[in-house]
Amino acid sequence: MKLKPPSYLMLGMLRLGMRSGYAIKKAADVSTKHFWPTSLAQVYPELARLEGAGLVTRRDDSHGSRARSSYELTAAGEEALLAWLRSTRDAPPQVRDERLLRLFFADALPRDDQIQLVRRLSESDRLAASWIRTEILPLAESAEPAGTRFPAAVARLSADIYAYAAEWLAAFEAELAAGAARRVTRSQGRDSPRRRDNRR
Amino acid sequence: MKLKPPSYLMLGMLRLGMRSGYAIKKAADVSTKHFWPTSLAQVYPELARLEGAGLVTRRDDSHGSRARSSYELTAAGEEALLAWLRSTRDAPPQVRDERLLRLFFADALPRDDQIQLVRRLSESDRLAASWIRTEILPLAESAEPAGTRFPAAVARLSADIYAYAAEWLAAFEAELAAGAARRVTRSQGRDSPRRRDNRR
DNA sequence: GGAAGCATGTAAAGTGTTACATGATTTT
DNA sequence: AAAATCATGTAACACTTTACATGCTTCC
Repeated sequence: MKLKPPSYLMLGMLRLGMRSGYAIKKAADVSTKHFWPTSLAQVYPELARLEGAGLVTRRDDSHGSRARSSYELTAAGEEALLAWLRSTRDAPPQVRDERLLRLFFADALPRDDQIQLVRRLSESDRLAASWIRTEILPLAESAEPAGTRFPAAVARLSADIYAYAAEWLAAFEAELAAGAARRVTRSQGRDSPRRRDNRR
Repeated sequence: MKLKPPSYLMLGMLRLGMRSGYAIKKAADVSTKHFWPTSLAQVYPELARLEGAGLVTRRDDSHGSRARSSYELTAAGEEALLAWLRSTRDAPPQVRDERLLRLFFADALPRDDQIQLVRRLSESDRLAASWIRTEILPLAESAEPAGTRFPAAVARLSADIYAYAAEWLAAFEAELAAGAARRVTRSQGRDSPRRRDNRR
């Protein structure tokens, strides 16, 4: 059986103390969502697969007529997780960002719209940064088990990257605005030869 | 007909002067790949769809027995592109990064392996940054048509973000190493209460 | 009593990639 | 002459998401 990143997400979450598929999904939504989104329709079949492979064990934990399965890592499961954590080959990160695509083609827009677009991107990144800092970091920092530091580190890294991008874009916006202003004040002057517009 | 981001990728690339499906794919591989990967199996059907919707026109441009279709934006196509560029609602960026997932669960590793993992991530980000700077930025800067600045700006932003992440991770690595060193020098000291085993 | 959350699962639809198939042209 | 690149397209496969279906428990 071939284990893929979603499999390791399950194993890792179980190791962090999540016991039901539902709990895994809930935890993933407030922790790994930004770099590895997951849906419930993936969680349940994957847990079943892992049970079949002997990497997790299932125990019935129903309360009355309310069904619940409680999962636990087996020794083989923990080993598989550790082996993956130590492995050096990983698929290159996949990003699909419609906003960057828009920015890429922004030359088609008039200057004013370009500036607004860049401002929107900057603001959305700033928002993402503060959202991670206020909504996700605190949860990661107070997470069980105590002594777990990497979930918080990843949250901090993500937030800092978003904040950095927001600043970068704000500077770029200022540059665009300055160029537009210069353009207005100088518009009657001579055109400097082969001046590159895209100087940072 | 509903237009999705891949549709706008086609429209935008056509506007930048690409004429064949093959050319679009080639251009995308050295420019938009990092934030919007595309495969040929998407390009051809999508161009056909756009032609059906009247947003592009196809002209036969075969050389001898070698088939080639040449596409061009229609007025409606250009309008659709501009409308999308101005639109303010976009899907949140999707990231799937196995390396971050690994980092997230790194508490399960002994300290030395944690440090190595973080170092690998830092190096891979530094590599990504320099790859974009040397392989992609120059192409974007010299790209037709002259006056096009945003492709280069996006490349710079991406490279700078990777470089920032690389530095962040290098600092984190140093912190982990310092913690490990402190631990060694202090290892005979008192044991703090409730210390978890996975601190290592 | 109603709303929100807990909990599990399946089916269908959508989206995207890899591999296949084909053949011409250009470069080495 | 062989290899690489140009060029187009399809079919099969893989992966995910959305929507559906169901019903309990806890909080307001």
